[in-house]
Amino acid sequence: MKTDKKLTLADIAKLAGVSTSTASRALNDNPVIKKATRDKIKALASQYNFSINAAASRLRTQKTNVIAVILNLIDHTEQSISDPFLLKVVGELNQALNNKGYELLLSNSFMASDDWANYFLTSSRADGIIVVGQGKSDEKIDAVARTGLPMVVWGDPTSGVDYTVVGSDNKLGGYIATKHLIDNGCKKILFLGDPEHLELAERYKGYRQALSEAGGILEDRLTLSIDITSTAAYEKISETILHHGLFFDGIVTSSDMVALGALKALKERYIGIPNEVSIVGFDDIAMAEFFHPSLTTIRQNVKEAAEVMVNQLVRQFEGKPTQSTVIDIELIPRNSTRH
Amino acid sequence: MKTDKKLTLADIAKLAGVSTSTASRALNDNPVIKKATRDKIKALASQYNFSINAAASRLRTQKTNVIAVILNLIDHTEQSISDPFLLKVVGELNQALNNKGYELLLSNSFMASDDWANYFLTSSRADGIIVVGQGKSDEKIDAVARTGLPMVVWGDPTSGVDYTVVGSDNKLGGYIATKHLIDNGCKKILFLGDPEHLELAERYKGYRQALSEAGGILEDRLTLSIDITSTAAYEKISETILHHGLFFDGIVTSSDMVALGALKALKERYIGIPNEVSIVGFDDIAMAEFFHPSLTTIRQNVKEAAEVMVNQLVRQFEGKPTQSTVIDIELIPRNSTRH
DNA sequence: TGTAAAAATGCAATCGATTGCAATTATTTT
DNA sequence: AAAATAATTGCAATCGATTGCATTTTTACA
Repeated sequence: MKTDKKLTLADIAKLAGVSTSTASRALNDNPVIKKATRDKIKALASQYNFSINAAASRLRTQKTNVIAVILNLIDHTEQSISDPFLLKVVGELNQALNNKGYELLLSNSFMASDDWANYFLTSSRADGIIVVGQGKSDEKIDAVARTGLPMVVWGDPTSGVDYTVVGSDNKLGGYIATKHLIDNGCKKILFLGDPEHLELAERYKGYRQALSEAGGILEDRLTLSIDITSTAAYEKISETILHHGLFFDGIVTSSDMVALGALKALKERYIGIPNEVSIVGFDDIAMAEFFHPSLTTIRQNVKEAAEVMVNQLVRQFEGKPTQSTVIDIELIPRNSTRH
Repeated sequence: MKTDKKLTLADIAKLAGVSTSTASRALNDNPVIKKATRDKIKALASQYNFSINAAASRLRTQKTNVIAVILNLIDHTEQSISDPFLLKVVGELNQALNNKGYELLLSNSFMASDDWANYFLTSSRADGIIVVGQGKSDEKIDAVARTGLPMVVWGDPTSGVDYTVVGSDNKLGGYIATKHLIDNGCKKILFLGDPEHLELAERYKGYRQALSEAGGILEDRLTLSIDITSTAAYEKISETILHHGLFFDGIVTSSDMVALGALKALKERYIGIPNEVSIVGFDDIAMAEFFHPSLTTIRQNVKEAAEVMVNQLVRQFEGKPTQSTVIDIELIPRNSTRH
C-alpha cells in the first residue's frame, strides 16, 4: 500500500464522487451524512490508508487533542529522573489519555523556561497541560494557574492551592507509615526526605503528628533532609551512623528508591532489618517486593490518579468546575518492618 | 501578561508596522530582514508573549518538528512496562530531541494497530519515528521500513536488518557476561531470558559461544526462557531449584530487573551470592549498585545511543545515507560475582 | 401529481503562517 | 544628479480540513 504522493481529503472525495465537505463529515461520522455514504467513504479511506492531516485539522478546529505532560524536575538531581515511579506515572497517563482520544507530548526539560505554558498552549501544540510534581516551589505552576489555562497537577491535593491537584493524601501517608512503625515497637524514628519539598512537607506533618500522638520523641537529629535518590539516602545514612552511631530504630522514607539506598547502608553494617531498624518506603514501585527484605511501603494508586487527572482536564475543556482530588493510599506490609 | 484573545502573527506585524511576511521572516531570523527590524519584532513578540501557531506553521511547511517515540511493548507483559531502563531511554531521547529542536510524542499503545506509521507520519503528526525495542518479531517494523518512512529502531544493530538500528552489541554483551562468570570459576551457567526475543537471541549466541570456547557445559536445562520481569525470574528460579535442586553456579540474565527477581529467589533459600551462585545483570540501571549484593552487570550507554538515534533520524530527513550503529557496552564488576 | 417538509450534499470562506516574486527604498557608481 | 545595483519589505497564493449556509434530492402527504 505504498503511495507516492500523500493523499488529501480532496482526493478521497474525488474517488468517492462527493464533495470534500461530505467526505469530511463522513470521516467524522456526522449523522447528517447518509449511513451508506459514510461507510463508503470510510472504506475508501482505509483502503487507501488515508488519514486526516492533523495540522490542517488543528488549524481549522483550534483543537489539537494533544496534552503536554511536563515532568517537573527542576528541583531534582540528575538521578531522580530515573525513579521508576515517574515512568509508572507517565505510562498510566499515556494510557488514560489514549483512552480518551488524546496524545501525549512529553517534556522533561521545558519547565526551565518561564514561558512553558504559553509555549504549549497558545501555540496550538497542546490543549492542556499535566504537570507531574510540585517540587519545592509551585511559584511557576501558580503563575500559569492564574492565567486560567487548562492544567492539572500531580502533587498534594490537601494543601489548598488555587489550581487542580490530584494526588495522594501525603500527610495521611506519612502518618500511617510512622504509626505502623510505632505500633510495631519503634521508639526513635528517622524522617528521611526534604521537608521543603511540597509533597514531602505534608508527609512530614503526618510523621510529626503520629509521633506526638504517641508521645514519641521528636528530636531535630531525627530529620534527615536529602534529595529523593538512592544515592543521597545511602550516603546520608552511612554518614549518620558513622558520626552518631545507631541511635534510631525506624525510618520513614520519601520513596522506595530512597528506602533502597538506606537498606544498603544498613546491610553493609550488618544491621538487622527489621529487627534492629525497620523501614517504610513510599510509592510501591513494582520492584519493592523484590528488595531484600521485601519493602513495607505506602502504595500510591497511580492508575486511578492518571484517570482522574485526565478527567479533570477534560472537565476544564468543557468549562465545568474541577476540584482537587485525593487518591486513596494503602499500607503494604512486607518484611522490612515487624508486624 | 494575560491577554484575552490569542495574538496572531498579523497582530504582531501590525504592532510593529510591518507586513506579516516581514514579521514571519524576522521571527525565523531570516537575514534578509534588516537586523534592527528583526530585533524590534522579536522584542515585541516576547513582550506580548507571542508564539507562532504550530498548527498553521506545520500545515504550511509540511514539517512538524515532532518525533513519535513508540515503546514496542506488544510482546511484553504488563509489568515490564515499569522497567526503569525504558524510562532512561525515553528520558535520554527527550533530551537529545530537544537539543536538536524536536519534540517528543510518546506512545506505548499504538503499536498494536497495523497502521501506526501511517497514523503518525502521513497525518502530519510527526516527522519521524523512533521505535524502542524490536520485540520477538520485527515484522511490523520491517513493513514500515519498506515504505521508506523515516524511522530508527533501538535494538540489535548487528543482526543485519534493512532498517537503521542503534543499540548495543548484544552478542558481545552475552559473551562478556558469560566469560566473566567462567573466568571466575563458574561451571554451570544459566541463561535466564527468552531466546526468541530478537535482542536476547544475540545475547544467547554470545553466551553459547563463551561456553563452547571454554569447553563448558551447554545443556538444555541451562536455558530458562522467561519474560523480562522480576516476577517471572523469581518464579522460574524458585521453581527450578525446587524441582531440580541447585544444579547451577552462575546466571546470565536478560536485564537488571530479571537479576533482581533471581536474587530474591536465591536469597530466600539462603544461597550465597556470589559464592554459591554468581549473577550478571544487563543494562546497569541506576539502582543496580544498590542491590544486595550490588549487581555486576553489562552497562548500556543509553545517552550516547539516544544521541545517535536522533542524529540518524535527522540524516534521513536530509536524505543522507544512514547506518546501523553499535554502541559500546561495558562490564561493571560489582559484588554479585567473584573477581 | 403537486407541494411541503425532511434529508442529504455542496459552495466557499476560514483557520494562521510561509514564501516566490514583485515592488519599493537605500546605496553606489559614473 | 541620474542610472544601476543592492538591500528591504510587501503582495497574494498556498497548505488541507472544517462548517455555516445555500442548494439539491428524496420522502411524505394531500
